[in-house]
Amino acid sequence: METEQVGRRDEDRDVTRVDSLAREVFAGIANKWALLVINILGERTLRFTELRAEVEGISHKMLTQTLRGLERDGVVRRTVHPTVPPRVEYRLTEAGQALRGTVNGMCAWTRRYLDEIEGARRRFDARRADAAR
Amino acid sequence: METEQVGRRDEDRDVTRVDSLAREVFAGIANKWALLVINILGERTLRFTELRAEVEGISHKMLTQTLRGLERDGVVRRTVHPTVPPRVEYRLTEAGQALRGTVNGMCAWTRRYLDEIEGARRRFDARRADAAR
DNA sequence: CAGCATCCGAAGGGATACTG
DNA sequence: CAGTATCCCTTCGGATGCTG
Repeated sequence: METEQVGRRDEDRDVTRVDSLAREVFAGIANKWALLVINILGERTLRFTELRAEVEGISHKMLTQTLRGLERDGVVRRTVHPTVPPRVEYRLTEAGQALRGTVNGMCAWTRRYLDEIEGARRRFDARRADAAR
Repeated sequence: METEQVGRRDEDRDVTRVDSLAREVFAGIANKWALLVINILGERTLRFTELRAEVEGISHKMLTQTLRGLERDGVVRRTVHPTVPPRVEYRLTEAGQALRGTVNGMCAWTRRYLDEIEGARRRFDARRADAAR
Protein backbone atom coordinates (compact mmCIF):
# COMPACT_ATOMS: atom_id res chain seq x y z
CA MET A 1 0.00 0.00 0.00
CA GLU A 2 1.72 3.16 -1.26
CA THR A 3 1.32 6.73 -0.21
CA GLU A 4 -1.53 8.27 -2.16
CA GLN A 5 -1.35 11.64 -3.80
CA VAL A 6 -4.74 12.74 -2.55
CA GLY A 7 -4.84 14.15 0.93
CA ARG A 8 -7.44 11.79 2.25
CA ARG A 9 -9.77 9.22 0.88
CA ASP A 10 -13.49 9.13 1.35
CA GLU A 11 -13.48 5.75 3.03
CA ASP A 12 -11.64 7.32 5.93
CA ARG A 13 -14.69 9.34 6.78
CA ASP A 14 -16.29 6.36 8.47
CA VAL A 15 -13.55 6.20 11.04
CA THR A 16 -13.61 9.93 11.45
CA ARG A 17 -17.33 10.10 12.13
CA VAL A 18 -18.30 10.81 15.66
CA ASP A 19 -20.54 8.38 17.54
CA SER A 20 -20.22 5.72 14.90
CA LEU A 21 -19.15 2.20 15.74
CA ALA A 22 -16.04 2.64 13.62
CA ARG A 23 -14.94 5.63 15.64
CA GLU A 24 -15.52 3.75 18.87
CA VAL A 25 -13.51 0.76 17.70
CA PHE A 26 -10.75 3.01 16.45
CA ALA A 27 -10.56 4.77 19.81
CA GLY A 28 -10.41 1.38 21.49
CA ILE A 29 -7.19 0.34 19.82
CA ALA A 30 -5.68 3.80 19.38
CA ASN A 31 -4.33 3.90 22.90
CA LYS A 32 -1.00 3.13 24.46
CA TRP A 33 -1.82 0.01 26.42
CA ALA A 34 -3.81 -1.76 23.74
CA LEU A 35 -1.12 -1.22 21.13
CA LEU A 36 1.64 -2.33 23.49
CA VAL A 37 -0.23 -5.50 24.38
CA ILE A 38 -0.80 -6.32 20.72
CA ASN A 39 2.85 -5.68 20.00
CA ILE A 40 4.06 -7.85 22.86
CA LEU A 41 1.71 -10.72 22.09
CA GLY A 42 2.81 -10.90 18.49
CA GLU A 43 2.30 -14.49 17.52
CA ARG A 44 3.05 -15.89 20.91
CA THR A 45 0.62 -17.22 23.45
CA LEU A 46 1.14 -15.75 26.89
CA ARG A 47 -0.40 -16.11 30.31
CA PHE A 48 -1.71 -13.14 32.24
CA THR A 49 1.33 -12.93 34.49
CA GLU A 50 3.82 -13.33 31.68
CA LEU A 51 2.09 -10.60 29.74
CA ARG A 52 2.10 -8.34 32.75
CA ALA A 53 5.84 -8.84 33.15
CA GLU A 54 6.51 -7.97 29.52
CA VAL A 55 4.36 -4.88 29.25
CA GLU A 56 6.51 -2.84 31.55
CA GLY A 57 4.70 -0.41 33.77
CA ILE A 58 1.18 -1.72 33.28
CA SER A 59 -0.83 -2.34 36.41
CA HIS A 60 -2.82 -5.47 37.11
CA LYS A 61 -6.03 -3.55 36.69
CA MET A 62 -5.14 -1.88 33.41
CA LEU A 63 -3.99 -5.15 31.87
CA THR A 64 -7.27 -6.82 32.81
CA GLN A 65 -9.24 -3.91 31.45
CA THR A 66 -7.25 -3.74 28.22
CA LEU A 67 -7.51 -7.48 27.65
CA ARG A 68 -11.28 -7.44 28.20
CA GLY A 69 -11.67 -4.71 25.63
CA LEU A 70 -9.52 -6.49 23.09
CA GLU A 71 -11.27 -9.77 23.78
CA ARG A 72 -14.65 -8.15 23.30
CA ASP A 73 -13.60 -6.74 19.95
CA GLY A 74 -12.27 -10.10 18.82
CA VAL A 75 -8.65 -8.95 18.69
CA VAL A 76 -7.49 -11.28 21.43
CA ARG A 77 -8.60 -14.83 22.20
CA ARG A 78 -8.77 -15.89 25.83
CA THR A 79 -8.37 -19.56 26.69
CA VAL A 80 -9.08 -20.86 30.17
CA HIS A 81 -7.58 -24.13 31.32
CA PRO A 82 -9.71 -25.35 34.22
CA THR A 83 -6.83 -26.46 36.42
CA VAL A 84 -5.74 -25.53 39.90
CA PRO A 85 -4.28 -23.02 39.91
CA PRO A 86 -6.11 -21.67 36.86
CA ARG A 87 -4.14 -21.16 33.67
CA VAL A 88 -5.41 -18.49 31.31
CA GLU A 89 -3.73 -17.88 28.01
CA TYR A 90 -4.00 -15.02 25.57
CA ARG A 91 -3.17 -14.87 21.90
CA LEU A 92 -4.04 -12.68 18.94
CA THR A 93 -6.90 -13.69 16.69
CA GLU A 94 -6.63 -13.40 12.92
CA ALA A 95 -7.95 -9.84 13.19
CA GLY A 96 -5.36 -9.11 15.85
CA GLN A 97 -2.57 -10.50 13.70
CA ALA A 98 -3.69 -8.15 10.95
CA LEU A 99 -2.92 -5.23 13.27
CA ARG A 100 0.64 -6.28 13.99
CA GLY A 101 2.13 -4.63 10.95
CA THR A 102 0.56 -1.32 11.80
CA VAL A 103 1.65 -1.40 15.42
CA ASN A 104 5.13 -2.41 14.38
CA GLY A 105 5.15 0.55 12.04
CA MET A 106 4.54 2.91 14.93
CA CYS A 107 7.33 1.33 16.96
CA ALA A 108 9.67 1.53 14.00
CA TRP A 109 8.73 5.17 13.45
CA THR A 110 9.48 6.00 17.07
CA ARG A 111 12.91 4.40 16.84
CA ARG A 112 13.68 5.93 13.47
CA TYR A 113 12.84 9.52 14.45
CA LEU A 114 13.78 9.46 18.12
CA ASP A 115 16.86 11.66 17.82
CA GLU A 116 15.09 14.08 15.56
CA ILE A 117 12.19 14.31 17.99
CA GLU A 118 14.51 14.88 20.91
CA GLY A 119 16.06 17.81 19.03
CA ALA A 120 12.66 19.20 18.07
CA ARG A 121 11.58 19.11 21.69
CA ARG A 122 14.68 20.92 22.87
CA ARG A 123 14.20 23.65 20.30
CA PHE A 124 10.51 23.96 21.07
CA ASP A 125 11.09 24.19 24.81
CA ALA A 126 13.91 26.70 24.33
CA ARG A 127 11.72 28.96 22.21
CA ARG A 128 8.96 28.82 24.80
CA ALA A 129 11.39 29.53 27.60
CA ASP A 130 12.62 32.85 26.31
CA ALA A 131 9.20 33.79 24.99
CA ALA A 132 8.13 33.61 28.62
CA ARG A 133 11.04 35.87 29.57
CA MET B 1 8.50 -6.61 5.44
CA GLU B 2 7.06 -10.08 6.04
CA THR B 3 5.69 -11.55 9.19
CA GLU B 4 8.57 -12.87 11.25
CA GLN B 5 8.50 -16.25 12.89
CA VAL B 6 9.81 -14.88 16.15
CA GLY B 7 7.23 -13.31 18.37
CA ARG B 8 9.00 -10.01 18.84
CA ARG B 9 12.26 -8.47 17.86
CA ASP B 10 14.80 -7.01 20.23
CA GLU B 11 14.65 -3.54 18.73
CA ASP B 12 11.10 -3.24 19.99
CA ARG B 13 12.33 -3.32 23.53
CA ASP B 14 13.27 0.36 23.40
CA VAL B 15 9.72 1.42 22.83
CA THR B 16 8.47 -0.97 25.45
CA ARG B 17 10.81 0.27 28.17
CA VAL B 18 9.23 2.34 30.86
CA ASP B 19 10.41 5.87 31.55
CA SER B 20 12.44 6.04 28.37
CA LEU B 21 12.02 8.84 25.90
CA ALA B 22 10.86 6.34 23.30
CA ARG B 23 8.01 5.20 25.46
CA GLU B 24 6.98 8.77 26.13
CA VAL B 25 6.99 9.64 22.43
CA PHE B 26 5.09 6.49 21.61
CA ALA B 27 2.43 7.32 24.16
CA GLY B 28 2.22 10.81 22.68
CA ILE B 29 1.11 9.60 19.27
CA ALA B 30 -0.67 6.43 20.35
CA ASN B 31 -3.85 8.25 21.21
CA LYS B 32 -7.08 8.92 19.40
CA TRP B 33 -6.82 12.65 18.80
CA ALA B 34 -3.22 12.74 17.65
CA LEU B 35 -3.79 9.94 15.15
CA LEU B 36 -6.98 11.50 13.82
CA VAL B 37 -5.27 14.85 13.33
CA ILE B 38 -2.39 13.23 11.48
CA ASN B 39 -4.84 11.33 9.33
CA ILE B 40 -6.89 14.41 8.50
CA LEU B 41 -3.89 16.59 7.74
CA GLY B 42 -2.44 14.10 5.29
CA GLU B 43 -0.49 16.15 2.87
CA ARG B 44 -2.76 19.15 3.06
CA THR B 45 -2.14 22.41 4.85
CA LEU B 46 -5.04 23.45 7.06
CA ARG B 47 -5.89 26.34 9.32
CA PHE B 48 -6.90 25.81 12.92
CA THR B 49 -10.60 26.27 12.25
CA GLU B 50 -10.62 24.08 9.17
CA LEU B 51 -8.89 21.34 11.10
CA ARG B 52 -11.34 21.66 13.93
CA ALA B 53 -14.24 21.27 11.50
CA GLU B 54 -12.76 18.13 9.99
CA VAL B 55 -11.83 16.32 13.16
CA GLU B 56 -15.38 15.76 14.24
CA GLY B 57 -16.04 15.93 17.92
CA ILE B 58 -12.79 17.51 18.99
CA SER B 59 -13.03 20.52 21.27
CA HIS B 60 -11.12 23.73 20.81
CA LYS B 61 -9.02 22.94 23.83
CA MET B 62 -8.11 19.39 22.84
CA LEU B 63 -7.15 20.43 19.33
CA THR B 64 -4.84 23.12 20.69
CA GLN B 65 -3.33 20.69 23.14
CA THR B 66 -2.89 17.96 20.54
CA LEU B 67 -1.33 20.33 18.03
CA ARG B 68 1.11 21.68 20.62
CA GLY B 69 2.24 18.18 21.43
CA LEU B 70 2.69 17.23 17.79
CA GLU B 71 4.47 20.50 17.08
CA ARG B 72 6.80 19.94 19.99
CA ASP B 73 7.69 16.48 18.71
CA GLY B 74 8.33 17.82 15.21
CA VAL B 75 5.43 15.92 13.67
CA VAL B 76 3.51 19.04 12.71
CA ARG B 77 4.84 22.38 11.46
CA ARG B 78 3.02 25.53 12.55
CA THR B 79 3.23 28.59 10.32
CA VAL B 80 1.97 31.97 11.48
CA HIS B 81 1.06 34.63 8.94
CA PRO B 82 1.22 37.97 10.75
CA THR B 83 -1.95 39.38 9.25
CA VAL B 84 -5.16 40.74 10.74
CA PRO B 85 -6.96 38.56 11.47
CA PRO B 86 -4.12 36.13 12.13
CA ARG B 87 -3.75 33.13 9.85
CA VAL B 88 -2.10 30.04 11.29
CA GLU B 89 -1.52 27.00 9.15
CA TYR B 90 -0.62 23.44 10.06
CA ARG B 91 0.98 20.75 7.96
CA LEU B 92 2.84 17.51 8.57
CA THR B 93 6.62 17.56 8.64
CA GLU B 94 8.64 14.87 6.94
CA ALA B 95 8.50 12.85 10.16
CA GLY B 96 4.75 13.34 10.25
CA GLN B 97 4.39 12.18 6.67
CA ALA B 98 6.28 9.04 7.61
CA LEU B 99 3.49 8.23 10.05
CA ARG B 100 0.69 8.47 7.52
CA GLY B 101 1.04 4.92 6.27
CA THR B 102 0.76 3.54 9.76
CA VAL B 103 -2.27 5.63 10.68
CA ASN B 104 -3.93 4.74 7.43
CA GLY B 105 -3.30 1.11 8.22
CA MET B 106 -5.26 1.45 11.44
CA CYS B 107 -8.15 3.11 9.65
CA ALA B 108 -8.13 0.43 6.98
CA TRP B 109 -8.06 -2.26 9.63
CA THR B 110 -11.08 -0.76 11.37
CA ARG B 111 -13.06 -0.68 8.15
CA ARG B 112 -11.94 -4.15 7.12
CA TYR B 113 -12.91 -5.89 10.37
CA LEU B 114 -15.84 -3.74 11.46
CA ASP B 115 -18.54 -6.34 10.81
CA GLU B 116 -16.49 -9.05 12.42
CA ILE B 117 -15.90 -6.87 15.46
CA GLU B 118 -19.58 -6.04 15.75
CA GLY B 119 -20.32 -9.74 15.81
CA ALA B 120 -17.60 -10.44 18.34
CA ARG B 121 -19.03 -7.77 20.61
CA ARG B 122 -22.52 -9.16 20.44
CA ARG B 123 -21.30 -12.64 21.28
CA PHE B 124 -19.13 -11.36 24.10
CA ASP B 125 -21.93 -9.29 25.61
CA ALA B 126 -24.38 -12.15 25.27
CA ARG B 127 -22.05 -14.55 27.09
CA ARG B 128 -21.56 -12.03 29.87
CA ALA B 129 -25.27 -11.39 30.11
CA ASP B 130 -26.28 -14.95 30.90
CA ALA B 131 -23.20 -15.54 33.00
CA ALA B 132 -24.58 -12.78 35.21
CA ARG B 133 -27.93 -14.56 35.36
C1' DC C 1 -2.96 -17.56 39.29
C1' DA C 2 -6.53 -14.86 37.51
C1' DG C 3 -10.02 -11.61 38.21
C1' DC C 4 -13.49 -8.60 40.44
C1' DA C 5 -14.56 -4.76 43.65
C1' DT C 6 -13.49 -0.58 45.99
C1' DC C 7 -11.34 3.61 47.18
C1' DC C 8 -9.17 7.81 45.83
C1' DG C 9 -5.95 10.97 43.74
C1' DA C 10 -4.49 12.54 39.06
C1' DA C 11 -5.23 13.53 34.59
C1' DG C 12 -8.51 14.09 30.74
C1' DG C 13 -11.54 16.84 28.55
C1' DG C 14 -15.73 20.28 27.81
C1' DA C 15 -17.62 25.13 28.33
C1' DT C 16 -16.83 29.70 28.82
C1' DA C 17 -14.57 34.02 28.91
C1' DC C 18 -10.85 36.98 27.87
C1' DT C 19 -6.42 38.78 25.00
C1' DG C 20 -3.66 40.04 20.64
C1' DC D 1 -9.07 33.93 13.97
C1' DA D 2 -6.00 31.76 17.12
C1' DG D 3 -4.63 31.01 21.62
C1' DT D 4 -4.53 31.04 26.82
C1' DA D 5 -6.71 30.57 31.23
C1' DT D 6 -10.23 29.16 34.40
C1' DC D 7 -13.79 26.33 36.22
C1' DC D 8 -15.68 21.96 36.87
C1' DC D 9 -17.11 17.35 36.03
C1' DT D 10 -15.72 12.74 34.31
C1' DT D 11 -12.71 9.15 33.41
C1' DC D 12 -8.26 7.06 34.04
C1' DG D 13 -5.47 4.47 36.47
C1' DG D 14 -2.83 2.79 40.76
C1' DA D 15 -3.17 0.37 45.34
C1' DT D 16 -5.26 -2.77 48.12
C1' DG D 17 -8.11 -6.48 49.57
C1' DC D 18 -11.12 -10.47 48.68
C1' DT D 19 -12.85 -14.80 45.93
C1' DG D 20 -12.59 -19.38 43.15
